[in-house]
Amino acid sequence: MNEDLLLATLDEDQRRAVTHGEGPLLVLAGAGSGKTRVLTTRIAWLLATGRARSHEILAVTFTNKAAREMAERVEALLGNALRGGFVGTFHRFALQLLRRHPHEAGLPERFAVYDADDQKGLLQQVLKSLGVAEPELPLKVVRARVSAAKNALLSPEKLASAARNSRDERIAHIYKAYQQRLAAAGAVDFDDMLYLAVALLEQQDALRRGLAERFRWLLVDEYQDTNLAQARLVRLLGGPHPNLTVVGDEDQSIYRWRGAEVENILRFEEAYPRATVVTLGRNYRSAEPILRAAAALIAHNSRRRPKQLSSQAGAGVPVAVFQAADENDEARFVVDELAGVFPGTVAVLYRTNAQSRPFEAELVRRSVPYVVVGGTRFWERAEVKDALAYLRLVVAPDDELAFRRAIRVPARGVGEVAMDHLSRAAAQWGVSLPQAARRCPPALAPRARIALSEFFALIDGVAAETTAAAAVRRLLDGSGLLDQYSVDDEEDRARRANLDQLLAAAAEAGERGLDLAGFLDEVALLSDADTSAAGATVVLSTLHAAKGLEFDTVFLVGLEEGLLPLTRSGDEADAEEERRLAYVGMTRARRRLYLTWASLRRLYGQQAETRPSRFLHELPPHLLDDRSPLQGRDSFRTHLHRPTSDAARPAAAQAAERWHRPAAATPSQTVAHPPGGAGPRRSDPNGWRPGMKVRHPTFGHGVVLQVQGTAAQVRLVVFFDRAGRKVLIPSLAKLERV
DNA sequence: GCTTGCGGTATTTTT
DNA sequence: TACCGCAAGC
Repeated sequence: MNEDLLLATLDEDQRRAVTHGEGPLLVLAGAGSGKTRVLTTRIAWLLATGRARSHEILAVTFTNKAAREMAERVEALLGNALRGGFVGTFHRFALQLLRRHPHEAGLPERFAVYDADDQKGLLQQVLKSLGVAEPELPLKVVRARVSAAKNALLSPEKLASAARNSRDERIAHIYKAYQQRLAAAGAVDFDDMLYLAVALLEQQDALRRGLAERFRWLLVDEYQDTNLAQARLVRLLGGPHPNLTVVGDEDQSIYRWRGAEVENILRFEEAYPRATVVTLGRNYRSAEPILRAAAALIAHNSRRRPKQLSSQAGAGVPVAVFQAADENDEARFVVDELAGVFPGTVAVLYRTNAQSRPFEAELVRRSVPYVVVGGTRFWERAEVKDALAYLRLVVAPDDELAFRRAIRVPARGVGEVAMDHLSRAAAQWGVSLPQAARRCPPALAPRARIALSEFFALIDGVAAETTAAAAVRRLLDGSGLLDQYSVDDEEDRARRANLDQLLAAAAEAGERGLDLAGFLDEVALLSDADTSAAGATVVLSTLHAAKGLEFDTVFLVGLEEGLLPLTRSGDEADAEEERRLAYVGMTRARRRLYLTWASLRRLYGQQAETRPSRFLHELPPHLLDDRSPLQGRDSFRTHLHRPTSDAARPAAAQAAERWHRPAAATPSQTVAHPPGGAGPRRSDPNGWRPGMKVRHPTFGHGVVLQVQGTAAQVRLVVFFDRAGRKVLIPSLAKLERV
């Protein structure tokens, strides 16, 4: 595509960002301002104008989904794929780097990757072996602290020297022991990937320079969510004056609790003094009242750059506010309203997962199909993880955790006693636990010895297979993993089906040229990135999971003090993050936005009276349409607003609080539909279309919600009456049309 | 090694 | 209220 054509449909700000030349560039991209468009067009523009060659492009995102979308859109613009460049997540980049240079990074050739569960499991063992009694140092706290340390690039030693009290010292001590255990198992956890990649580049200057010369153009998406390690990685790759484009919006930073540093984007110009800054000021998503209300809300935050977004999406209707009696009443109202709003995409967004229940109950009662985003993910299901443990042991022969898990299921008579023998033997011989098990120490009971030799015969058999799919099939046939589950029980059938899905996924990975090790790496990094069902039907989602999505109609529910904003001990920074969360929720809406709260809410079994969220009070009333039945008497405006600390709040916020009552009567409630139907309703050359009814041998009857990918790689998101949402590959799953 | 019952706990979770 | 993790008992 030529240059003019590329730029033709961009607005002025977008064009400035896209056509920036060399040197650092910060693109402040407000909600709905065409962020991804700018990023992808910029890559295409750099290539089309000959400024960059494709192998010089390094584009990083946070999710696989975002990476895939970026790659696809660049490909669409260019007419061919980006060859030799890198488009992927931070973690994928880091892992790739470590895989290419394991020894320089101090890792064994075939190191394993531990996910969050493994990390917890190993830490648990460390706590036990150090004799740490739970109450003072619960696993969760330790895990969070260790993770935070790595994200902040602190080694165990550095953490120890920064310790302020004995508790900190003990955490540093546990951290150190944990790292030793990881090393012994030949494994890295998620946080290590970034940490070790940074360490690698800091120590190997020749390698760093080589990468810097190769990847001359760096682009980073969602920069507001980067942590210290990620920012450092970017810095190492680019140096002080890089051709670096970062795109982000501090108002949408919602991962502080995971180490994200808003300061990275707020102080970008300090880190890169000659940076150019472009602000994308036009919002193409939300109708005017929605955008104005959201802007008024976020103006109450102080740690941000003041900005103005103008709506390009039309006038629309006011934001509806509804006070429900309790959470069931809230659900009833929402489902009533959304029934009248079809067609068009609808989302119900809430702060905590627990809030989905009443909505699910009501949707089921009224037979409205819906999808819950999140829930137990495919790759986190016990049966899938059991099978993966075997496969991991095939690829990484020292992986202790994988061995412990695999040997346990199905039960084969190797229990606690045998494991104690094995641990001792491993220590004595100076080998890993699985290696010790392979040698079958003579102290073991005969039953355990037989079990172990059969177990390793299976592992070796699986290892001898040449493709990932063959390996998985061999495993399923030889391990008895399938036989644990009955054919009558509904749950068990779902488990069997999930193992079939694993086989399908391995086959599909094989088609893309991945071997077993490659498949496992992908799985480790993937964790369900494919299954967002945006654009399908009614979506129930947490605010976090809704980021980056958009819907014609959004119900933001549970706007109560303590719930949104959610408070625990809550410092001011937390309060600002809660406000950003509400902001993200509101700006997901295209045409209609509803804000609801319940004056009584059952929480932890106790029904308690609530107060409306301060966020409701922060919205200009003339943009709102109060639909509450008790209007005027008990509506949120009559509730005494008790601001936490007015003096500490920015002037803009206080100004915005001086609201005046709306003069006009309530506008009519006509619902606007986007022209030509809504959403990414893709069909597929093989004839799969959303809405199609299908039957699956295990899951029964269902409806196709979404068609992803094309031709041979089609995946269908199907909602089954009994089994809920599943992602299937139709060429492998035995799907029938009905 | 598997089941049962008790008590403690209760966000958000891109990889 | 509901679930999870753990310990005791089969």
